[in-house]
Amino acid sequence: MSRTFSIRQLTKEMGVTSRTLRHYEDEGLLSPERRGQARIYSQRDRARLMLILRGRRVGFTLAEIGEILDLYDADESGVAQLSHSKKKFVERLTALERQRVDIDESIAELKLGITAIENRLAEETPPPPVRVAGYSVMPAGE
Amino acid sequence: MSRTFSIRQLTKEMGVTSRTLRHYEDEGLLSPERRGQARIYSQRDRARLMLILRGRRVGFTLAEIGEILDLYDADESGVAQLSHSKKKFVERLTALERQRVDIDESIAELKLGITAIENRLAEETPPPPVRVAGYSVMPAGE
DNA sequence: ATTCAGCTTGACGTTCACGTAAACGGTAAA
DNA sequence: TTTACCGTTTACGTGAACGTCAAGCTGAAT
Repeated sequence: MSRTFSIRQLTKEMGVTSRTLRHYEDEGLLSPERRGQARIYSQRDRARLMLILRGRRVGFTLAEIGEILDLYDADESGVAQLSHSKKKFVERLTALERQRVDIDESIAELKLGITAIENRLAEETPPPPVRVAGYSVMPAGE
Repeated sequence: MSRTFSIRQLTKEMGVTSRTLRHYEDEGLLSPERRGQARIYSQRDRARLMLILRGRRVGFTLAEIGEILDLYDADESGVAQLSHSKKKFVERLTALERQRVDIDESIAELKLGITAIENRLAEETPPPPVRVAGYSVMPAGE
């Protein structure tokens, strides 16, 4: 008997608000069962949520994420649908690969910026530590 | 005498609208010169714009991009400002590195999805082409 | 002088992804 | 029973990043 999750559990584990989960449900990205009125999330729901959040972090819109999730579900589709799905996937893929380049470039540049700052900080660092009997002694803060 | 650019040139080259450029100006990310009323962009403006667009592609908000641009400009700052800047840079850096992981995972998963689709397409491909006198002949669509 | 293309400044509109407040239901402990 | 939580729906609000008019200036060509 597979585990289930309350909305609170999921929000705490994933770091989102309940509003967010309901919003994803409104958008058709999640569809938890109901016990009475309350939502009860399955492991599958949880897995989908993780995909959603990752998709969000890499900049997909909820609509795009929805498409992708649908594609994974669409096991019952004809050749036309399938190759349309493939096209969508490939689109996302190339977009992501471009983004990967952007990220790497940004990372490189930020690193340059950081070492530049470090150098300027090093310059401006006035009295060097004094060595006394083998110990490094910082000058007293005035 | 360094080159300059009209707003149209820049929009065409960068694939953005003039509205977008003006918006970036409103937000303090760009500040082109004026010849009379018209904006005239320098190479520096162009370079900044490229940074802005890349920042946008990797998911930074305009405010964050503004901070970063400011940091690059801030050559006239004390130690306090500098180490604050460094902190900001490092924050962005770790965020980007996390995002890089997300991207790689997403790419891997999309690739899986694609090959899965390809397999299903391969299965469903029914009558193989018939060879007639050296020509490949597809079966007639009913 | 007029027309036109290209630029300008407002300023209201739109989409996305939720935030937030109001009002109410279920249950379990005090 | 009252209090305390946790959950629900409904619905208006918000911030970011522009889009989309409307109305007007401006220099070059006809």
